[in-house]
This record gives sequence, C-alpha cells and structure tokens, in this order.
Amino acid sequence: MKLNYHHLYYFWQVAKSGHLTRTAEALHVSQSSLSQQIRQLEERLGQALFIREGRQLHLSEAGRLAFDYAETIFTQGEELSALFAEGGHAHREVVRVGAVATLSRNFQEGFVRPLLGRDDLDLILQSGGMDDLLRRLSAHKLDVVLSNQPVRGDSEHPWRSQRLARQPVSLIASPHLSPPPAFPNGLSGHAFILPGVENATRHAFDQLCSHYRLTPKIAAEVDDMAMMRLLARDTQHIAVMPPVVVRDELHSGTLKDYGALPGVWEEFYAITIQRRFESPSLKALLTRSGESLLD
Amino acid sequence: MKLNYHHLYYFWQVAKSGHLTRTAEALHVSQSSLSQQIRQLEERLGQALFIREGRQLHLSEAGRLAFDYAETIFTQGEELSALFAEGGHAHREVVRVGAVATLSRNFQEGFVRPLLGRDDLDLILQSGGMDDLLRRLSAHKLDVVLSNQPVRGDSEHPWRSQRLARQPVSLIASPHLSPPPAFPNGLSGHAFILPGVENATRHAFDQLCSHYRLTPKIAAEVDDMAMMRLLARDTQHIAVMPPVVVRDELHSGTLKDYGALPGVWEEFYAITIQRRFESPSLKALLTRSGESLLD
DNA sequence: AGAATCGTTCTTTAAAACAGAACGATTAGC
DNA sequence: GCTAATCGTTCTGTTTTAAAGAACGATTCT
Repeated sequence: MKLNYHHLYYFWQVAKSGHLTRTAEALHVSQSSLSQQIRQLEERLGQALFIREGRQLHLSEAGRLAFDYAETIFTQGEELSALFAEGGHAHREVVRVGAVATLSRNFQEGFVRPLLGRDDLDLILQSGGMDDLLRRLSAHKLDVVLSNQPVRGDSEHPWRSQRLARQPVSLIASPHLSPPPAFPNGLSGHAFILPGVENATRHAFDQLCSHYRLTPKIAAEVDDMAMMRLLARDTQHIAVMPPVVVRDELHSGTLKDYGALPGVWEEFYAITIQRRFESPSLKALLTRSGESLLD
Repeated sequence: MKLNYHHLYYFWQVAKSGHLTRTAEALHVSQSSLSQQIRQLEERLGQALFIREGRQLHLSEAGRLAFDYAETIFTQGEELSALFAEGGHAHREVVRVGAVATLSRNFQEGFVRPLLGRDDLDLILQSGGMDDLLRRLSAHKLDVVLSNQPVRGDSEHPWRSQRLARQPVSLIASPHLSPPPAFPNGLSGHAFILPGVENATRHAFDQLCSHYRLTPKIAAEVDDMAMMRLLARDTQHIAVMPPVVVRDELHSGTLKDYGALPGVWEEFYAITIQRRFESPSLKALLTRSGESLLD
C-alpha cells in the first residue's frame, strides 16, 4: 500500500498553520474533506499525527517526524513547479561538474573542453571538498564529480568510479641543483615539497620511500597543485608532481624533470551515480580516451 | 493549479525503468492509465518530459530536470514510509542537538543535562563544522545547533540565533609567572595561547589589543578548548579563555586567574529554525536562564 | 511479410475526493 | 454562568478522477 502524497500534502499544510479551518479556506476545500484525508493518512501510517486537545490540533511525536519529511518533499516539489512555471521556454541542457579543489586545473579544463564551444548547453563547474561534492552528487545537484581517488559505493550511495586517465609523477626542481637528485639513491641533502597526506599520490610516494627505506626531508606539504607549482619555481626544493602541471616551466628551462617515480601515478576519476538516462553530453565526456584529457 | 504528486510518482517510476509496459505491470496498473497520467503531468508542466522515438521513451531535458526532483522527493517519501512501517510501536520523542566541535564540552553537557535523566526520549548529540551543522539544521536532521557565535538568517534560511549564556574571559597561566601578567600593562615578556581567528572571542581580544595598541606575542592558536586547557597547564604561556574551563586547576592552584578581560565574553548561542510546533522538551531547554548552563 | 511488441487514444466502469448538513465539544463574550 | 460562536469530526450523497479494456497505429524482430 503506497503512501498517498495528496494526503501528506494536506497534512503538511495543516501542520504548518496549526488550524484546520483556515487551511481549508486557503486551499479552497471543505474542512470535512481535509479532516477525512488526514485521518486516512494516520490510518495508513498506523499512528496519530495530531493530538486532539479540545478543539485544537497539536503535532504528536510521530507527526513531528512526518512533518520534517513532508517539509523537504514539498519544498522540492514547489521548487520544481516554480522552475517550470517561470518559463514556458524549453529547458536547456545542463551539465554540472564538481571537482575536488586540489585537482589539476589543466585536467578539469581538458575534461570539459568539448562542452565549452557549445552554446546549446549550460556548463556549471563547482569546486569543493570531497564530502561536500559527494553529498551534492547524491542529491542530484551534480552530474559528475572529478577526483584523484576512487570512491567505493554501497547500496545506499550507488556511486560508480571510473578512471579517466593517469599520468606519471616526477621529481621536479630547479635545473641548477647539485648534486642533481636521482631516485632512489641520490636524494640526500634535498628537501621535498609533497602533496598532503590525504592525497593518493602522497600515499604512493610514502610507500615507495618505505620500500627503499628512505626518510626524505619534507619542506612543505601542499594540497593545491597550482600552489605546488609556485613553490617548485621559487624554492630549491624538489616537488613531487606530474610534469604536466609545470609543462611551460619545463619547456622554458625554469624547471627540470629529474625522472618519473616508478609505479607512482596521479590518477583521475569520474564519479557518477548509476542512472537510466544519462545526459548524452556527459556520456560522451566519460567515454573518451584518457590521452586527450591531459594535453 | 497544484502539482499532482501522483502523476509525478508515475513519471518517476517510468523514468527509472525506461519502459512503460514493464512499469505498469510492476505497479499493477494498466499501461493506458500510466500513459494518460504522464501526459497530464506534461500538460500541467507545459513541456514534454519524454521524447517519443518510435515506440521508445527517452527523457527530454525538462524530463531530466523533473526526474532529479522526483528522485529526492520520493526517496524521502519512501524513507518516511519505511520509518512508520518498521514498527507499529509509538514513536519516541527525539531531540537532536548539533554542536560546533570547538565548543566547551562542559557547556554542551550543561545544555542537555535536563534530558539525560529522562528515559522517555532519545537524545542525539552530533559534533561538526558550522557549515555542516547548519545544512543539517535546514534539512531538519537537527533540532538545534549550539555555537559560540550567532548566525544571521535570511528568507531562504530562516535561522534564529538566541544567546543562551555568556561568561567572562580571563588571562589564565601558571601561578609562578614573574612578573605576574596584568592587563593592559604588564604583558611584555609573555606569550599567548589564543583561540583561532575564526573564533568570536579571538576577534574581541584582537580588538581590545588594537584599542590599547598592544601587539601580544602569540605562542599558539588553538581551536579546541580542551586542548587549550592542556597547553595552559603544560607551558609557561598565558591562555585567553573562560575560567570555567579550568575550574579544577584554578581550585587546586595548578593555574591562576590573572583577571578578566574587560568587555570580552565567551558567548553561547542556540540556533534553530522557526517552526510552528517545537518539541516541548527542546522548548524547555531554550527558555532556561543562562546560569545553570555554566556550572 | 507476418507476428509480436509497445505506446497512444477512446469509452466505460470503479474509486477517490469532495461538499453539505448534523453533531459534539470547547472557547469566548456578556 | 449562560449563550452564542467556533472548531473539528462524522455521515451521506454528489462530482471528479483514476483505472481498465478494447481498438488503433507504429515499430521492431524473425
């Protein structure tokens, strides 16, 4: 037996005002009709939603619970209704992309590039923390989340992680370092600029060091790739990062690539929720090969 | 003309599966009935939700939009339904309190103390960041948020901040300091342990220093009161904090109160959303006088 | 080409939502 | 303290809406 949303709506309206008669007038229905249908809802749920005291209505504990749900349900409904009411105009296609704030801007741009030229759709790009973005994804406020680590979904949060691309991670530093650093031997005397411990690349780096029994000196931990690029340029420390981030500096000779770290990759994932109808534009984005994303 | 949630529900079900006939069977209704009511929804919204290609149904852009809303609406509805279905048992009263993680534990305990003895209700206490807590409040997942600063509500977020209590803020340090610190003159040579810049008390302290043209040396910035208490005990620095936090140490002589800062208060606010029916227990909590909260 | 499948439309039938009157109980005015 | 007004509930008949069934057209599969 399904929940009757019509009944729930009446309940919500009455609960908001606290008065049955006034609500009936406002909704242009008779109070008897209201009263009956609220009673049907109570029978359906198996509990009283109102406590009748004299001729007043007070919310019961169960009613308070139901009211909270009704509030979110009908707030959403009214939002939807308003959205369609405002314009008889056809709705444009919208693609909403979330990206963890620390993700390479180059990569983000590469991902959405096919959409930039199109004027038949709106692109919305949002940065934020992983938790926040996943919440927005679950609430259908985002279509896809770009991250540098996969997420395991469960039955409650049916997230699906798909690796889009990966790129090597190198030791990047000033070209004038002496002695020139090399991995795994030839790191003594140098200090490192590393991604923060939250970062998957950092984890891989730490494991690699542990394997070779190295305890590198850490000069800085930086979560933002753009920030790391600046630090690499302006200090004499060694940055652990994908070369692509500092492509221009490598080309001009401002920085030098001292070699990729074996088995360490910066990875890029697209996290979506399984849906019957994906936006065709988004689907196209997700089925591209990885190379074009990293140019 | 109101949005028909019955129609929306059918649309949601069909959109989920992508097939009208199969959905009709699953819902135990005829396909003709489904087809008609979805059409009525489209007429109500003024736009096609499905694009009919041959004998297949594809979501239009408007349909994708509506589907997102429908998803949150009916997910909530099913949650509500399940909540009532699981137990015919009456619902116990629940009070859900959120507190910013840096708030004094003493105060939190004092606030909920009247509820602790009662076995006719469930108390849920959650810590978190301000943003997160306010979001949960708006989503009706919390009944009240405890904070040390007020929040300004707007039409979209009708938050209401109510000051529950306030207490003086003192200079707290080892009793053996020489020369003994005093405000405003007699601070030279000492370093401070202060709340972080986010904290309202810190802001008041900074303004006070600015007024007296003082530039105190900062030894540490700490957001957590429990942590600050430890640092005050184990260093020779001056902590800026409410004496109540270190009541035991002051009493035993481990720490000394060098005087309250004029006009600086640690304040406690309860943030709620305006509702017709507040939980009676919560209402009682909010109307108490402030003194009993700070014991 | 022919049969099966699928969604739409039209008509009839069943199930609701609804309004109105009668009722009982409580509150407010004098 | 009595009376009138107010409010929510219940019962009955009416109207509206949802549902089922058959006929239709169009597409897909073999």
